Amino acid sequence: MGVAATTAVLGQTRRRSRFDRRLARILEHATNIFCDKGYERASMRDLSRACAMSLAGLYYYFDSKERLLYLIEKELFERVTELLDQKLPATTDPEQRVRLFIENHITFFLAKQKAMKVLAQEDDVLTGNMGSEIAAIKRDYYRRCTELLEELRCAKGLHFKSRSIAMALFGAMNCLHTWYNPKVDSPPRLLAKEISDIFLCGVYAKNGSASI
Amino acid sequence: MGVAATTAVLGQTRRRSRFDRRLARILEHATNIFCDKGYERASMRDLSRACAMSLAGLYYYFDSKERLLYLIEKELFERVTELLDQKLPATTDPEQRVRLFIENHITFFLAKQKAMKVLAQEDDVLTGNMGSEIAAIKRDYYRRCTELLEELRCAKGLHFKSRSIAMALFGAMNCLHTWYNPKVDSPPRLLAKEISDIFLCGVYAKNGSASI
Amino acid sequence: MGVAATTAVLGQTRRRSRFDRRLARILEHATNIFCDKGYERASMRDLSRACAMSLAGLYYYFDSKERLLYLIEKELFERVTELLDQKLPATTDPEQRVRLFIENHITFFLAKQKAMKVLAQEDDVLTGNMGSEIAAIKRDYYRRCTELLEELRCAKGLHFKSRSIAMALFGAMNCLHTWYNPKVDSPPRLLAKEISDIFLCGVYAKNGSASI
Amino acid sequence: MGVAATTAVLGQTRRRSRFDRRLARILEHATNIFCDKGYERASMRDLSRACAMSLAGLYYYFDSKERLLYLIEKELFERVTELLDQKLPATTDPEQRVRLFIENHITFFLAKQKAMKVLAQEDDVLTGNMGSEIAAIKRDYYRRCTELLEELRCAKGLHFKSRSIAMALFGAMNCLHTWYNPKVDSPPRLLAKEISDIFLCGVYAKNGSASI
DNA sequence: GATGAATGAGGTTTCATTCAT
DNA sequence: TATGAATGAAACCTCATTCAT
Repeated sequence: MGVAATTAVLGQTRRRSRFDRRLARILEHATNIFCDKGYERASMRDLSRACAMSLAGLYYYFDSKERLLYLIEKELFERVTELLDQKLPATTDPEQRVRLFIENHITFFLAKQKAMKVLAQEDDVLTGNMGSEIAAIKRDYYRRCTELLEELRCAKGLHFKSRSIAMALFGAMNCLHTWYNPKVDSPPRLLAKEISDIFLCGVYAKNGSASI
Repeated sequence: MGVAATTAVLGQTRRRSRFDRRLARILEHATNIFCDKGYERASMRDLSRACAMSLAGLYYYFDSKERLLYLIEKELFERVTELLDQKLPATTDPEQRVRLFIENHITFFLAKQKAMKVLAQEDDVLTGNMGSEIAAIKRDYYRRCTELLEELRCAKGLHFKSRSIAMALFGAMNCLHTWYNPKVDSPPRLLAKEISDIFLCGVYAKNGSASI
Repeated sequence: MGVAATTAVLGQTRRRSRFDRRLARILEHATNIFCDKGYERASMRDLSRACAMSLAGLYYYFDSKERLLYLIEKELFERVTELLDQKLPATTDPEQRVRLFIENHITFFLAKQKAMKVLAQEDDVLTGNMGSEIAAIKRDYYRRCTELLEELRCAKGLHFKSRSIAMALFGAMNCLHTWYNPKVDSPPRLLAKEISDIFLCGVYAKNGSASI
Repeated sequence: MGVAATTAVLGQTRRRSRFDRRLARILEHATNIFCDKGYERASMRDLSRACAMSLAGLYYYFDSKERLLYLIEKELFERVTELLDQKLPATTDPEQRVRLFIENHITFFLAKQKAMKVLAQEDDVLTGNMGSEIAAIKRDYYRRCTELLEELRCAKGLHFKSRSIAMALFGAMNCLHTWYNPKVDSPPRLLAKEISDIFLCGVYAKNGSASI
């Protein structure tokens, strides 16, 4: 953490929240810059300009460039998971639950298209503890999708490899950022439905014959 | 281009081919390194070590790191297109042609998983002429897929947005490199069939209702 | 000097002494840190952490890192000189006076082994006025030792160069901090006697022949 | 090691020795600068100026500033040990061997007064492998002195703690750099004799009574 | 064809210090 | 008295690239 963490004794909400608000603003700028130029090509000076702050001033809020990426990625997964946890209990129908996962993922990441790109493109850059922590979070998130598919498969007695379907599905969803254009493409919720339809119909239709 | 361009012009076949063989070897090493560390994090010294060659020596074969990436990407698309052009005339059935495209893409890139990753991850780094040239090549390649889908749609009177399907399909295919493991997953040709099935069945099954 | 100098002038004893007590505590922490990490490698943040105080807060008590070192060194010499002045009048025997000097030096600095190390290792860092003031103080202190040796030489009609002996003696004494270990080595007073014996016996024994 | 180490395949004496000569020159400049300003205060830019070379150019010859210090310290000990090994076999008389050690140490380090100061002042800065390697070398060198004193003690049946004498002796010798002035003080060989006399006479004279 | 040696530009990070509050 | 927040300067180091040989 940045310098401030060391002196952050008090629970003075005002102060603490000012720090958090500032940090959040920095993370937003960082997300934009990492998205536009890529993590490595983005320099801390770029960020300092975007934040209208001195280079040294930035480091009051975090330790290192690497941790910026870590914070961005971690928060993203925390938020999308949180939303998922709110929505998922609403239904017990396996198909609806899969559709819910897809919709949650697509609407969340399309709302944060830039962050999505950062996440997709800067996959291996985090190393050490931060790297393995993010990797674990990602794995968990993917596993949840696989499990929902597995539920569906069991419930309907279908034949397919949940892992493969999940991977193809994530491939399709996570690459949206490379081509999605709100002006010509369907709005997020509809797009989510369309993709769900393709995958679910595909899965149902070929049932009994080959298995993926 | 490097110094050698002069000799290349002379048409001295012997020289030219030795040059080409050496360059090809360098491009292979570069592909591995770019894949493992990412384009920006990979240094020319890493490459010189891998090639057991001096830094200055490398520059005889190309004139900038950026061009290395350009050459890698360009050759990849040239090869995959070449193969496609050989196979596609074999059939006129629209569905078979789509399946052929998918199989060609997946088997080619799974055989060159590292190159695939480079292509997927270093999307925006090329700038200027090289950047736009590669972008044009990519666009053409994508358009071919879209056109094949369009052929199918017309032939069968289906309702779907070819562009969206193509994009989802490319997403699914291009992310294979992040999870594909030859030891646990289906071999390339079978995997291609499975993915084709999902998408085509999906498209057929939902026809008439919603369209993607 | 820090802001507090203004209040100090007012002669407000209460304030002044609280200020002094706080400053003394800071100097102790600074001594430890300078000893452990070296003056340059020790950061003001290290000190702020040790003092459980904010960085800005520290600067109320002094106006620069350099002055911290100055204050440490100055106080050290003031104290050791003060003690010497108390003890020295007790005897007029030249040999006893030399022994007294040695004992005073060794017991004082072994009691403050960390300060001793700071003094020995950060010799040239002070510049400007503070630098020359400390240099003068050191020179005076060294001169006193030389003068005591000179007294001895004259009184006993010996032949040796007091300056050289003094320097060798200080070398031996000031490097104690690098190896002295209270658990295995003689206690300070005995160690002082042993070193005195070596130097004095050495000086007596070789008298008449060569001179140092 | 510097960049060059990686490509240094060949035993081409001409090339290799040019590299070595350049590196040696850099180490000399570094020694002067580290001596004058201290290791931490000396910047690589200072060194680049002294060497009339670009900053990046310097790094062709070594890895890091830390390794510069390591190389300086290591070479110093290697040289002084080498010289000692040449001289020591010349005599078997224990006293002469101790005198030889002292003379070798003093003449060597007084000839390289600046290096001596670097060695004395930058004691703890090396960390990790380099740090422990140098520490081991130093310990060995000190142990040799202690062993020579021990030989003397046994041969003459004297009573003193070799370790303490060695430490006081090194203290006296290693601080020479702080005051030795070739214009007013005895030349190195004579100074060595004088210091030897003091310590040996001191040791002989007080034998039977107290022991150090 | 190939290399040893060199460089300018730029990277991230740390530092002592300040100032409004 | 004390602090949170900020800063300019400078640190070490790496990079892609070049050029005489």
